[in-house]
Amino acid sequence: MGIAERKLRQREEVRNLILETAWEMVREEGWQALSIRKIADAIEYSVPVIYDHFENKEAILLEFGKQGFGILTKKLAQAKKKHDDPGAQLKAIADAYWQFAFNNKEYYQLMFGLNMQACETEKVIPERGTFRRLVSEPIEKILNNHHRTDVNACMKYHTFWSIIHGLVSIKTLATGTEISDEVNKMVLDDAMTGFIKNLER
Amino acid sequence: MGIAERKLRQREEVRNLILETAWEMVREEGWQALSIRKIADAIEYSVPVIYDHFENKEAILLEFGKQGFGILTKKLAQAKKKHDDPGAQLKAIADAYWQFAFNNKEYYQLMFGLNMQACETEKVIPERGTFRRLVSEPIEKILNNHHRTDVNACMKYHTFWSIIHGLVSIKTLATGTEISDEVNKMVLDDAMTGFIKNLER
DNA sequence: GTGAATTACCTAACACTGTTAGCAAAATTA
DNA sequence: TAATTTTGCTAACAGTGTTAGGTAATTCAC
Repeated sequence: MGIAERKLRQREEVRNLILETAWEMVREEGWQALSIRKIADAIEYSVPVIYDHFENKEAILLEFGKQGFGILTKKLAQAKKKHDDPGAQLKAIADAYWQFAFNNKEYYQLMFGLNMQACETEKVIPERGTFRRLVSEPIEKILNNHHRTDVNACMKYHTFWSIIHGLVSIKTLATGTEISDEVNKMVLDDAMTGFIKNLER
Repeated sequence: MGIAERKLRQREEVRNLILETAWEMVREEGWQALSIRKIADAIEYSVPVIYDHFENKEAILLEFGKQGFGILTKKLAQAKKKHDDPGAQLKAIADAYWQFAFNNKEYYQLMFGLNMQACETEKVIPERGTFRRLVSEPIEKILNNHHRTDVNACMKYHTFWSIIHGLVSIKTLATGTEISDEVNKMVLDDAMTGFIKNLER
Protein backbone atom coordinates (compact mmCIF):
# COMPACT_ATOMS: atom_id res chain seq x y z
CA MET A 1 0.00 0.00 0.00
CA GLY A 2 2.29 2.73 -1.25
CA ILE A 3 -0.55 5.16 -1.71
CA ALA A 4 -1.27 5.60 1.98
CA GLU A 5 2.39 6.15 2.64
CA ARG A 6 2.68 8.74 -0.07
CA LYS A 7 -0.34 10.53 1.36
CA LEU A 8 1.21 10.52 4.79
CA ARG A 9 4.44 11.81 3.35
CA GLN A 10 2.61 14.57 1.51
CA ARG A 11 0.79 15.51 4.68
CA GLU A 12 4.08 15.70 6.52
CA GLU A 13 5.47 17.86 3.76
CA VAL A 14 2.67 20.38 4.06
CA ARG A 15 3.08 20.36 7.81
CA ASN A 16 6.77 21.10 7.50
CA LEU A 17 6.04 23.76 4.92
CA ILE A 18 3.75 25.46 7.39
CA LEU A 19 6.37 25.35 10.12
CA GLU A 20 9.16 26.55 7.85
CA THR A 21 7.10 29.41 6.51
CA ALA A 22 5.95 30.39 9.97
CA TRP A 23 9.49 30.33 11.25
CA GLU A 24 10.66 32.55 8.44
CA MET A 25 7.96 35.06 9.29
CA VAL A 26 8.83 35.01 12.95
CA ARG A 27 12.49 35.56 12.18
CA GLU A 28 11.76 38.45 9.88
CA GLU A 29 8.90 40.18 11.62
CA GLY A 30 8.65 38.75 15.13
CA TRP A 31 6.03 36.65 16.87
CA GLN A 32 3.49 39.40 16.78
CA ALA A 33 3.42 39.43 13.00
CA LEU A 34 2.69 35.73 12.67
CA SER A 35 -0.81 35.06 11.38
CA ILE A 36 -2.62 32.04 10.03
CA ARG A 37 -3.73 33.92 6.95
CA LYS A 38 -0.23 35.06 6.10
CA ILE A 39 1.04 31.51 6.41
CA ALA A 40 -1.77 30.26 4.20
CA ASP A 41 -0.97 32.90 1.60
CA ALA A 42 2.70 32.07 1.64
CA ILE A 43 2.27 28.32 1.24
CA GLU A 44 -0.42 28.88 -1.39
CA TYR A 45 -3.10 26.94 0.43
CA SER A 46 -6.35 28.14 1.90
CA VAL A 47 -6.65 28.92 5.59
CA PRO A 48 -8.50 25.79 6.78
CA VAL A 49 -5.69 23.56 5.49
CA ILE A 50 -3.55 24.83 8.32
CA TYR A 51 -6.17 23.68 10.77
CA ASP A 52 -5.88 20.20 9.32
CA HIS A 53 -2.33 20.10 10.63
CA PHE A 54 -2.55 22.17 13.79
CA GLU A 55 -5.41 22.51 16.21
CA ASN A 56 -4.88 26.24 16.47
CA LYS A 57 -2.27 28.96 16.37
CA GLU A 58 -1.14 28.10 19.88
CA ALA A 59 -0.24 24.61 18.69
CA ILE A 60 2.10 26.03 16.08
CA LEU A 61 3.80 28.17 18.68
CA LEU A 62 4.05 25.22 21.02
CA GLU A 63 5.84 23.30 18.31
CA PHE A 64 8.49 26.00 18.20
CA GLY A 65 8.64 26.01 21.96
CA LYS A 66 9.44 22.31 21.88
CA GLN A 67 12.10 22.88 19.23
CA GLY A 68 13.61 25.66 21.31
CA PHE A 69 13.81 23.56 24.45
CA GLY A 70 15.30 20.74 22.43
CA ILE A 71 18.08 22.94 21.08
CA LEU A 72 18.70 24.60 24.44
CA THR A 73 19.02 21.39 26.43
CA LYS A 74 21.31 19.93 23.80
CA LYS A 75 23.58 22.96 23.93
CA LEU A 76 23.63 22.93 27.72
CA ALA A 77 24.44 19.22 27.84
CA GLN A 78 27.31 19.76 25.41
CA ALA A 79 28.68 22.62 27.45
CA LYS A 80 28.50 20.61 30.64
CA LYS A 81 30.27 17.62 29.10
CA LYS A 82 33.37 19.69 28.43
CA HIS A 83 34.18 20.05 32.12
CA ASP A 84 34.52 17.83 35.15
CA ASP A 85 34.60 20.37 37.91
CA PRO A 86 30.98 21.16 38.90
CA GLY A 87 31.78 24.84 39.29
CA ALA A 88 33.20 24.97 35.80
CA GLN A 89 30.20 23.04 34.58
CA LEU A 90 27.81 25.59 36.01
CA LYS A 91 29.72 28.42 34.44
CA ALA A 92 29.78 26.63 31.09
CA ILE A 93 26.06 25.95 31.30
CA ALA A 94 25.39 29.59 32.10
CA ASP A 95 27.55 30.64 29.19
CA ALA A 96 25.79 28.28 26.78
CA TYR A 97 22.41 29.42 28.05
CA TRP A 98 23.42 33.00 27.51
CA GLN A 99 24.68 32.29 24.03
CA PHE A 100 21.53 30.43 23.11
CA ALA A 101 19.31 33.24 24.28
CA PHE A 102 21.06 35.79 22.13
CA ASN A 103 21.69 33.66 19.09
CA ASN A 104 18.07 32.52 19.17
CA LYS A 105 16.19 35.53 20.44
CA GLU A 106 13.00 34.40 18.76
CA TYR A 107 13.07 31.02 20.44
CA TYR A 108 13.89 32.44 23.81
CA GLN A 109 11.16 35.03 23.67
CA LEU A 110 8.62 32.39 22.80
CA MET A 111 9.85 29.89 25.35
CA PHE A 112 9.75 32.25 28.28
CA GLY A 113 7.33 34.82 27.04
CA LEU A 114 3.60 34.86 27.30
CA ASN A 115 3.27 31.33 26.12
CA MET A 116 4.12 29.96 29.49
CA GLN A 117 1.08 31.39 31.12
CA ALA A 118 -1.13 29.85 28.50
CA CYS A 119 -0.03 26.24 28.63
CA GLU A 120 1.52 24.17 31.37
CA THR A 121 4.83 23.76 29.65
CA GLU A 122 6.19 21.20 32.05
CA LYS A 123 3.65 18.63 31.06
CA VAL A 124 3.85 19.34 27.36
CA ILE A 125 7.61 19.78 27.09
CA PRO A 126 9.58 17.10 28.92
CA GLU A 127 12.84 18.85 28.10
CA ARG A 128 12.21 21.26 30.90
CA GLY A 129 12.85 18.43 33.32
CA THR A 130 16.07 17.64 31.53
CA PHE A 131 17.16 21.21 31.95
CA ARG A 132 16.46 21.12 35.66
CA ARG A 133 18.40 17.92 36.18
CA LEU A 134 21.28 19.24 34.13
CA VAL A 135 21.68 22.24 36.37
CA SER A 136 20.82 20.55 39.66
CA GLU A 137 23.46 17.86 39.37
CA PRO A 138 26.56 20.05 39.58
CA ILE A 139 24.89 22.16 42.23
CA GLU A 140 24.31 19.09 44.37
CA LYS A 141 27.90 18.03 43.88
CA ILE A 142 29.21 21.35 45.09
CA LEU A 143 26.90 21.30 48.07
CA ASN A 144 28.01 17.76 48.93
CA ASN A 145 31.66 18.58 48.49
CA HIS A 146 31.31 21.35 51.01
CA HIS A 147 29.09 19.38 53.37
CA ARG A 148 26.28 21.85 53.11
CA THR A 149 23.09 20.31 54.40
CA ASP A 150 21.45 23.59 55.35
CA VAL A 151 20.19 24.32 51.84
CA ASN A 152 18.62 22.11 49.23
CA ALA A 153 19.65 21.94 45.62
CA CYS A 154 16.17 22.73 44.35
CA MET A 155 16.29 26.14 45.92
CA LYS A 156 19.70 26.82 44.47
CA TYR A 157 18.55 25.66 41.07
CA HIS A 158 15.87 28.30 41.13
CA THR A 159 18.39 30.92 42.11
CA PHE A 160 20.68 29.88 39.28
CA TRP A 161 17.94 30.06 36.74
CA SER A 162 16.65 33.36 38.10
CA ILE A 163 20.01 35.04 37.81
CA ILE A 164 20.55 34.05 34.24
CA HIS A 165 16.96 34.36 33.07
CA GLY A 166 16.66 37.74 34.70
CA LEU A 167 19.79 38.94 33.01
CA VAL A 168 18.70 37.65 29.65
CA SER A 169 15.21 39.09 29.84
CA ILE A 170 16.44 42.47 30.88
CA LYS A 171 18.89 42.49 28.03
CA THR A 172 16.40 41.08 25.56
CA LEU A 173 13.39 43.14 26.48
CA ALA A 174 14.86 46.43 27.55
CA THR A 175 15.83 47.85 24.20
CA GLY A 176 16.79 51.18 25.66
CA THR A 177 19.90 49.99 27.50
CA GLU A 178 23.18 51.10 26.08
CA ILE A 179 25.42 48.47 27.66
CA SER A 180 28.02 46.75 25.53
CA ASP A 181 28.18 42.99 25.00
CA GLU A 182 31.45 42.74 26.88
CA VAL A 183 30.00 44.38 29.95
CA ASN A 184 27.01 42.09 29.74
CA LYS A 185 29.28 39.07 29.74
CA MET A 186 31.09 40.49 32.72
CA VAL A 187 27.81 40.90 34.56
CA LEU A 188 26.92 37.29 33.88
CA ASP A 189 30.33 36.07 34.91
CA ASP A 190 30.30 38.14 38.05
CA ALA A 191 26.85 36.93 39.01
CA MET A 192 27.88 33.33 38.39
CA THR A 193 31.02 33.66 40.44
CA GLY A 194 28.97 35.07 43.27
CA PHE A 195 26.46 32.29 42.99
CA ILE A 196 29.07 29.54 43.07
CA LYS A 197 30.98 31.16 45.94
CA ASN A 198 27.74 31.29 47.85
CA LEU A 199 27.20 27.60 47.14
CA GLU A 200 30.61 26.75 48.53
CA ARG A 201 29.55 28.42 51.69
CA MET B 1 -15.21 81.58 32.44
CA GLY B 2 -16.56 78.66 34.44
CA ILE B 3 -17.81 76.85 31.39
CA ALA B 4 -14.40 76.06 29.95
CA GLU B 5 -13.30 74.77 33.34
CA ARG B 6 -16.32 72.57 33.70
CA LYS B 7 -15.70 71.14 30.24
CA LEU B 8 -12.14 70.38 31.12
CA ARG B 9 -13.27 68.75 34.34
CA GLN B 10 -15.79 66.65 32.46
CA ARG B 11 -13.16 65.59 29.98
CA GLU B 12 -10.92 64.55 32.84
CA GLU B 13 -13.79 62.61 34.34
CA VAL B 14 -14.33 60.60 31.18
CA ARG B 15 -10.61 60.00 30.93
CA ASN B 16 -10.52 58.67 34.46
CA LEU B 17 -13.59 56.58 33.80
CA ILE B 18 -11.81 54.97 30.88
CA LEU B 19 -8.77 54.22 32.99
CA GLU B 20 -10.80 52.89 35.90
CA THR B 21 -12.88 50.65 33.70
CA ALA B 22 -9.85 49.41 31.84
CA TRP B 23 -8.09 48.63 35.09
CA GLU B 24 -11.06 46.69 36.36
CA MET B 25 -11.04 44.60 33.20
CA VAL B 26 -7.34 43.94 33.44
CA ARG B 27 -7.69 42.88 37.06
CA GLU B 28 -10.54 40.53 36.27
CA GLU B 29 -9.51 39.09 32.94
CA GLY B 30 -5.88 40.03 32.34
CA TRP B 31 -4.20 42.28 29.83
CA GLN B 32 -5.11 40.08 26.94
CA ALA B 33 -8.82 40.61 27.48
CA LEU B 34 -8.61 44.40 27.39
CA SER B 35 -10.22 45.87 24.31
CA ILE B 36 -11.28 49.33 23.24
CA ARG B 37 -14.76 48.14 22.38
CA LYS B 38 -15.28 46.55 25.77
CA ILE B 39 -14.19 49.72 27.48
CA ALA B 40 -16.52 51.76 25.31
CA ASP B 41 -19.40 49.44 26.12
CA ALA B 42 -18.70 49.57 29.83
CA ILE B 43 -18.51 53.36 30.05
CA GLU B 44 -21.55 53.66 27.78
CA TYR B 45 -19.82 55.76 25.17
CA SER B 46 -19.07 54.97 21.58
CA VAL B 47 -15.64 53.72 20.54
CA PRO B 48 -14.21 56.91 19.01
CA VAL B 49 -14.68 58.79 22.27
CA ILE B 50 -11.83 56.76 23.70
CA TYR B 51 -9.61 57.98 20.90
CA ASP B 52 -10.38 61.53 21.97
CA HIS B 53 -8.58 60.80 25.23
CA PHE B 54 -5.88 58.35 24.17
CA GLU B 55 -3.99 58.18 20.91
CA ASN B 56 -4.31 54.41 20.82
CA LYS B 57 -4.50 51.31 22.97
CA GLU B 58 -0.78 51.44 23.62
CA ALA B 59 -1.21 54.84 25.23
CA ILE B 60 -3.67 53.41 27.73
CA LEU B 61 -1.27 50.62 28.62
CA LEU B 62 1.55 53.12 28.92
CA GLU B 63 -0.51 55.07 31.41
CA PHE B 64 -0.71 51.98 33.61
CA GLY B 65 2.98 51.39 33.10
CA LYS B 66 3.65 54.85 34.46
CA GLN B 67 1.35 54.20 37.41
CA GLY B 68 3.10 50.92 38.10
CA PHE B 69 6.55 52.45 38.09
CA GLY B 70 5.28 55.24 40.31
CA ILE B 71 3.99 52.81 42.91
CA LEU B 72 7.05 50.58 42.70
CA THR B 73 9.59 53.34 43.17
CA LYS B 74 7.60 54.76 46.06
CA LYS B 75 7.52 51.39 47.80
CA LEU B 76 11.21 50.85 47.21
CA ALA B 77 12.11 54.27 48.54
CA GLN B 78 10.04 53.63 51.66
CA ALA B 79 11.72 50.28 52.21
CA LYS B 80 15.16 51.80 51.83
CA LYS B 81 14.41 54.62 54.23
CA LYS B 82 13.83 52.17 57.07
CA HIS B 83 17.47 51.11 57.20
CA ASP B 84 20.86 52.77 57.38
CA ASP B 85 23.12 49.84 56.60
CA PRO B 86 23.43 49.58 52.81
CA GLY B 87 23.27 45.78 52.95
CA ALA B 88 20.05 45.93 54.89
CA GLN B 89 18.79 48.54 52.47
CA LEU B 90 19.42 46.25 49.51
CA LYS B 91 17.63 43.41 51.21
CA ALA B 92 14.70 45.64 52.09
CA ILE B 93 14.52 46.92 48.53
CA ALA B 94 14.58 43.39 47.19
CA ASP B 95 11.85 42.43 49.60
CA ALA B 96 9.67 45.38 48.66
CA TYR B 97 10.23 44.70 44.98
CA TRP B 98 9.21 41.10 45.51
CA GLN B 99 6.12 42.12 47.44
CA PHE B 100 5.11 44.62 44.78
CA ALA B 101 5.47 42.09 42.02
CA PHE B 102 3.16 39.61 43.70
CA ASN B 103 0.65 42.02 45.13
CA ASN B 104 0.44 43.76 41.76
CA LYS B 105 0.90 40.99 39.28
CA GLU B 106 -0.99 42.90 36.61
CA TYR B 107 1.24 45.94 36.92
CA TYR B 108 4.40 43.89 36.93
CA GLN B 109 3.41 41.89 33.90
CA LEU B 110 2.66 45.03 31.98
CA MET B 111 5.77 46.87 33.14
CA PHE B 112 8.19 44.16 32.16
CA GLY B 113 6.17 42.27 29.62
CA LEU B 114 5.87 42.90 25.94
CA ASN B 115 5.36 46.57 26.40
CA MET B 116 9.01 47.18 26.84
CA GLN B 117 9.91 46.04 23.40
CA ALA B 118 7.30 48.31 21.90
CA CYS B 119 8.25 51.62 23.43
CA GLU B 120 11.48 52.94 24.81
CA THR B 121 10.34 53.02 28.39
CA GLU B 122 13.32 54.91 29.68
CA LYS B 123 12.44 58.02 27.78
CA VAL B 124 8.74 57.85 28.52
CA ILE B 125 8.94 56.81 32.15
CA PRO B 126 11.47 58.79 34.16
CA GLU B 127 10.83 56.65 37.24
CA ARG B 128 13.07 53.98 35.79
CA GLY B 129 16.00 56.26 36.46
CA THR B 130 14.82 56.73 40.03
CA PHE B 131 14.76 53.00 40.47
CA ARG B 132 18.30 52.66 39.19
CA ARG B 133 19.63 55.36 41.49
CA LEU B 134 17.78 53.87 44.43
CA VAL B 135 19.53 50.54 43.99
CA SER B 136 22.88 51.85 42.87
CA GLU B 137 23.44 54.05 45.89
CA PRO B 138 23.67 51.31 48.56
CA ILE B 139 25.68 49.16 46.15
CA GLU B 140 28.22 51.94 45.72
CA LYS B 141 28.41 52.41 49.47
CA ILE B 142 29.20 48.76 50.05
CA LEU B 143 31.80 48.77 47.30
CA ASN B 144 33.41 51.89 48.78
CA ASN B 145 33.35 50.51 52.30
CA HIS B 146 35.26 47.48 51.11
CA HIS B 147 37.61 49.44 48.88
CA ARG B 148 36.55 47.56 45.79
CA THR B 149 37.61 49.44 42.71
CA ASP B 150 37.75 46.39 40.45
CA VAL B 151 34.02 46.44 39.69
CA ASN B 152 31.67 49.28 38.91
CA ALA B 153 28.32 49.80 40.54
CA CYS B 154 26.47 49.85 37.24
CA MET B 155 27.42 46.25 36.58
CA LYS B 156 26.35 45.22 40.03
CA TYR B 157 23.08 47.07 39.66
CA HIS B 158 22.31 44.97 36.63
CA THR B 159 23.13 41.82 38.53
CA PHE B 160 20.88 42.87 41.38
CA TRP B 161 17.99 43.57 39.10
CA SER B 162 18.56 40.37 37.13
CA ILE B 163 18.42 38.18 40.19
CA ILE B 164 15.20 39.61 41.45
CA HIS B 165 13.53 40.12 38.10
CA GLY B 166 14.46 36.62 37.02
CA LEU B 167 13.04 35.15 40.18
CA VAL B 168 9.85 37.11 39.85
CA SER B 169 9.30 36.29 36.20
CA ILE B 170 9.88 32.62 36.73
CA LYS B 171 7.44 32.60 39.58
CA THR B 172 4.94 34.78 37.78
CA LEU B 173 5.05 33.16 34.39
CA ALA B 174 5.73 29.52 35.14
CA THR B 175 2.36 28.42 36.41
CA GLY B 176 3.41 24.81 36.61
CA THR B 177 5.78 25.22 39.53
CA GLU B 178 4.65 23.76 42.80
CA ILE B 179 6.93 25.71 45.13
CA SER B 180 5.48 27.24 48.27
CA ASP B 181 5.67 30.95 49.05
CA GLU B 182 7.99 30.33 51.97
CA VAL B 183 10.50 28.53 49.83
CA ASN B 184 10.29 31.31 47.28
CA LYS B 185 11.11 33.84 49.94
CA MET B 186 14.03 31.69 51.01
CA VAL B 187 15.30 31.60 47.45
CA LEU B 188 15.15 35.36 47.23
CA ASP B 189 16.83 35.80 50.59
CA ASP B 190 19.54 33.31 49.71
CA ALA B 191 20.22 34.97 46.38
CA MET B 192 20.38 38.38 48.05
CA THR B 193 22.76 37.18 50.73
CA GLY B 194 24.99 35.73 48.05
CA PHE B 195 24.86 38.94 46.06
CA ILE B 196 25.78 41.12 49.00
CA LYS B 197 28.55 38.78 50.15
CA ASN B 198 29.95 38.93 46.64
CA LEU B 199 29.82 42.71 46.80
CA GLU B 200 31.80 42.75 50.01
CA ARG B 201 34.44 40.79 48.23
C1' DG C 1 -14.67 0.02 -15.60
C1' DT C 2 -18.38 1.94 -12.69
C1' DG C 3 -20.47 3.51 -8.48
C1' DA C 4 -19.68 4.53 -3.52
C1' DA C 5 -16.90 6.45 0.02
C1' DT C 6 -13.33 8.98 1.42
C1' DT C 7 -10.24 12.64 1.34
C1' DA C 8 -8.56 17.26 0.01
C1' DC C 9 -9.51 21.70 -0.45
C1' DC C 10 -11.90 26.02 -0.90
C1' DT C 11 -15.34 29.74 -0.28
C1' DA C 12 -17.64 32.29 2.83
C1' DA C 13 -18.93 33.38 6.96
C1' DC C 14 -18.76 34.48 12.30
C1' DA C 15 -17.06 36.99 15.90
C1' DC C 16 -13.72 39.41 17.27
C1' DT C 17 -9.69 42.97 17.20
C1' DG C 18 -7.66 48.40 16.56
C1' DT C 19 -8.57 52.48 14.09
C1' DT C 20 -10.70 56.30 11.45
C1' DA C 21 -13.71 59.03 8.17
C1' DG C 22 -17.72 61.57 8.05
C1' DC C 23 -21.91 63.24 9.72
C1' DA C 24 -25.70 64.86 12.97
C1' DA C 25 -26.94 67.00 17.09
C1' DA C 26 -26.04 69.62 20.94
C1' DA C 27 -23.78 73.43 23.27
C1' DT C 28 -21.40 77.69 23.21
C1' DT C 29 -20.26 82.08 21.28
C1' DA C 30 -21.04 86.35 18.75
C1' DT D 1 -31.19 84.49 16.56
C1' DA D 2 -27.35 82.87 13.54
C1' DA D 3 -22.71 81.01 13.22
C1' DT D 4 -19.39 78.14 15.14
C1' DT D 5 -17.37 75.01 17.87
C1' DT D 6 -17.63 70.87 20.46
C1' DT D 7 -19.43 66.28 21.26
C1' DG D 8 -20.57 61.87 20.15
C1' DC D 9 -22.40 58.74 16.99
C1' DT D 10 -22.79 55.35 12.99
C1' DA D 11 -20.52 52.82 9.81
C1' DA D 12 -16.83 51.38 7.70
C1' DC D 13 -11.77 49.51 6.78
C1' DA D 14 -8.42 46.22 7.47
C1' DG D 15 -6.92 43.06 10.17
C1' DT D 16 -7.16 38.76 13.48
C1' DG D 17 -8.44 33.38 14.86
C1' DT D 18 -11.70 29.92 13.77
C1' DT D 19 -15.26 26.99 11.60
C1' DA D 20 -19.43 25.41 8.90
C1' DG D 21 -20.61 23.61 4.59
C1' DG D 22 -20.04 22.46 -0.01
C1' DT D 23 -17.39 20.87 -4.26
C1' DA D 24 -14.15 18.45 -6.77
C1' DA D 25 -10.73 15.11 -6.95
C1' DT D 26 -9.08 10.80 -5.49
C1' DT D 27 -9.21 6.21 -3.81
C1' DC D 28 -11.59 1.98 -2.79
C1' DA D 29 -14.71 -2.04 -3.40
C1' DC D 30 -17.20 -4.46 -6.59
